[in-house]
Amino acid sequence: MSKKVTIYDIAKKLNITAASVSRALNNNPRISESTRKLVLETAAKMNYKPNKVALALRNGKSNSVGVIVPRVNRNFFSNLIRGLEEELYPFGYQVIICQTYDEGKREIDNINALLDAHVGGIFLSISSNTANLDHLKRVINSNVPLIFLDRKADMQGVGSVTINDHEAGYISTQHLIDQGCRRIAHLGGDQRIEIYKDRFEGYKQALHDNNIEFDKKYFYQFNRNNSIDGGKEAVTKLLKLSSPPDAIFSASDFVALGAIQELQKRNVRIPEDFCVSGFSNEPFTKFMELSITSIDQFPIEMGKIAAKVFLEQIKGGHKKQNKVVLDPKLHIRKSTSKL
Amino acid sequence: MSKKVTIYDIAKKLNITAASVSRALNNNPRISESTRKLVLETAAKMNYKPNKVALALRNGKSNSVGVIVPRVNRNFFSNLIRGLEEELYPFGYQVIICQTYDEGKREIDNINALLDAHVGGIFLSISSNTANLDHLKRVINSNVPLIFLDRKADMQGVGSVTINDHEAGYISTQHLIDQGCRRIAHLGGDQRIEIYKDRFEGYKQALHDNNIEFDKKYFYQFNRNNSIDGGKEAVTKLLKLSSPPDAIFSASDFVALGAIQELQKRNVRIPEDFCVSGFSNEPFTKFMELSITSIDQFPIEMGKIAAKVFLEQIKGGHKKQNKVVLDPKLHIRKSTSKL
DNA sequence: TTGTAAGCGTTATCAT
DNA sequence: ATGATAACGCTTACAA
Repeated sequence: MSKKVTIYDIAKKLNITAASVSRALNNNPRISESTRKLVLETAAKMNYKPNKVALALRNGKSNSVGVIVPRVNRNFFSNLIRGLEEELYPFGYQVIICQTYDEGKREIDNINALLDAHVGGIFLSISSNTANLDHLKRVINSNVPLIFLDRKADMQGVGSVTINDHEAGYISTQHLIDQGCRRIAHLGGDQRIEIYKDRFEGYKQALHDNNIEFDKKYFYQFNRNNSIDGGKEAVTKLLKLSSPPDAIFSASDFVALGAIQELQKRNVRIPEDFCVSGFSNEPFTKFMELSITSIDQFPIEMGKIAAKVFLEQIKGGHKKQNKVVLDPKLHIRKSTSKL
Repeated sequence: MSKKVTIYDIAKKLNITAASVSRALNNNPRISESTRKLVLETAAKMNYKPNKVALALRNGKSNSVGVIVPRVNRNFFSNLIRGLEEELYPFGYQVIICQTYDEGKREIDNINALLDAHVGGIFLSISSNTANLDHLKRVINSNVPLIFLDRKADMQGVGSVTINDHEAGYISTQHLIDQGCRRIAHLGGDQRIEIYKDRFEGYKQALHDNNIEFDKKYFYQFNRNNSIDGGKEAVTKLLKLSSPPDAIFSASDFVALGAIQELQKRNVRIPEDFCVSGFSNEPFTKFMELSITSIDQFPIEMGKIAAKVFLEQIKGGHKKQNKVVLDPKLHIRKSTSKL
């Protein structure tokens, strides 16, 4: 049942005070080299571990950070987290992972919980599709560094690491055009979320640059909760059009998958008669018999950079670049390889 | 910058002491109904939030629990976590997720970090393939409830929620036999981990019960880090045998996937000439063109039950059943549907 | 019923 | 260079 050993225990054994022990342990210069050595040795010998909770109370900040994502069972997010952890781990940070399941209420709850826990920083991939950002202002007001991951909101002085979603939408669409597709549909997410809006804009820009008129009948908005079914539904609707599309640029791999399944069910040949590209480079896009063209967002890299932005920020003096935008990469696979 | 409001602020405003406020807030009977009401009202009005760090320091326990899994980007584990969260959320528990990436050292680090953070409980899907369980004993000695999730070790008085892996191995193998397969190979995990040993045993038992002799040439051990490649390698080796197998029971979906890819590359027809079954019911097993037969472990259910075991345990008086074993279910899909 | 005060483990600010 | 003490926010004997 080994009682926890505190600095008092060390102090008692050495006939000094806890203050001295604390100083010795914290590289405080106001201590003699000899006692420091002595303290360090006995601390190790007694297997002393600082009580982080006490530390957090004292300092008003803990050595943990929170990361809030819609869900962890997406390759993108789990790798984001992995990048974060790898970078933060050496600094002794504990990463608390929270999931919102894309519910705004959960996001608020999670923010509150993290603030309650006095985390040292919060990484957020925003879910709130409402305009209300009060909970985020609360983070700022609490003086807790906030960093947006991938999905961001428009807020002053908040760091962010994102990819250029406009560019991603653009190159995906351009690729489809290069394959000879002309009637390209877009399956997009909630347009109140910036990334989805940007992907849509990039798509439209590419159409425009190729003198293809955007037809709003070719836009379908899915919701994240039933992605695969969303894709199926989209295809079902799109094929009913008098002039159905010959390609789909989906802002989600899962939606793209659903679309492909529905197309195959209807014996539409992919990619010969219909091309489909996805988004996020989920592992299955590569596994599939019919591998799916998709956008790589370099999630591990993103996580690592976000961690660095955070570390920079708490080091203070951070008038440095704290809005990082990465370039997306299109992995071209069978689902769009017509030529 | 809204200063945090404490019980002292409330006390001052009401001209009472912090102790009274505390009592009012905690349903302590030693307080008059009138003051309680007053305190509750002003607390709400002042937007008082208890400082959980202070609470944790005081009580030596926090309202957070930790869950340690090999990695979150596996359907099984992320759903396990989801089940945990759903059940624990209403009780105000914060779930701290840690990943070991199947490294024993990480597991120890994570345990230490969680103990440092004074979590109220730890859910562990064990990674340590060493016999050394000192870090787990430390958990017990710290009086922190420990509950094994899926992968357990043999420890006294530790709760666990698992599936019957022996049974899972058995029914998977029996199914292959029922399909007419006779030379069934098994791709298994680290045999020092109980679940993998059990699956292997179940497999052997099924063979035995069908009068098929186990041939150890048909056993291949993969390591978790390069699962898909492991499957490919296994097939490459197995097909070189003088009498190659006609089926594979894999203890991992990813390994099964690799195996299938390699088989297809070699133009082996599945399921006609070769059946493959996997384990864990990863989403892609269903998505695939050639859907993969797999074992469902009901991870959400498992997480929920684990949460309940935990809640029961901290409620005390827990001489209740704290080792729960769930029954696995085999989803039969194309990869084994010969008949 | 309410107030007083000690204590959880640590560090910062005084003194000495 | 070291010691004493207050403080972080909260709970709980013990007193009143």
